Amino acid sequence: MRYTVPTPTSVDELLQRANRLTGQSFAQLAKIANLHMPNDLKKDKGWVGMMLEQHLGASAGSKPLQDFPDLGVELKTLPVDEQGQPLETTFVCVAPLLNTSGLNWLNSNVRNKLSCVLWIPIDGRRAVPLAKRVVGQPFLWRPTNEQEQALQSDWEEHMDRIALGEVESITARQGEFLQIRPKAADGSALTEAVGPNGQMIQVRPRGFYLKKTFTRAILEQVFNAV
DNA sequence: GTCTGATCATGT
DNA sequence: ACATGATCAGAC
Repeated sequence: MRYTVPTPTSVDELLQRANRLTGQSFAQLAKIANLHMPNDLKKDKGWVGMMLEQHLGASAGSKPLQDFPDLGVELKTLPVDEQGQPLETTFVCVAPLLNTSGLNWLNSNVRNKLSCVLWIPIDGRRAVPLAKRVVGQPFLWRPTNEQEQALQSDWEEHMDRIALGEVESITARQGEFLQIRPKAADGSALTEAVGPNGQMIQVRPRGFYLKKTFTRAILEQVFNAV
């Protein structure tokens, strides 16, 4: 029997539900959801995210949509260390490599996903057994004008390179806050892209990720506010 | 293959 | 020590 909760019908309801998860251990939450409790995340990298989706009633699926489309809210876990600092970059979405001419920041998938995020900090310390790690304090976030401008600037820089057939020259060092890195099942996954001379080439699929400096600033903005 | 959910683990 | 590039699992 799968554990399901109804999709929240308001942001308030979602936040109330999320707040109830604060301080609960992964073992407790896995038991409630009838989920197998892995020993670590080596072969279950998305386990915490999937589990929290179930507890919050996120519309499951592999569609490139927000987790709560009716509320316009995206759910993201954020693994942090003992000092509350992000331990990992944050995957946003796949980077489009083909037919990019009609794309702009305003209609981009990155902007859509990041326009309103329910961040859930989670204990990411590898030294702590997964079952004993706990959920942190969730919070709803919308980018400030400054943050959005910075993201737009990075996004446009990346998309210019992709459109110019330079996807293979993009490294994770580019972009101040938004980077592009491989995103694939393994080294054999290939997809089409535009090459240096305008020809079709096969490349590793790429994804947009938020650098830790960006998510660190969000955490500071929220938890160290006056 | 596409997308979702991400973290791993090696190079520097 | 830490970020980059690589990889893991599952739905479709």
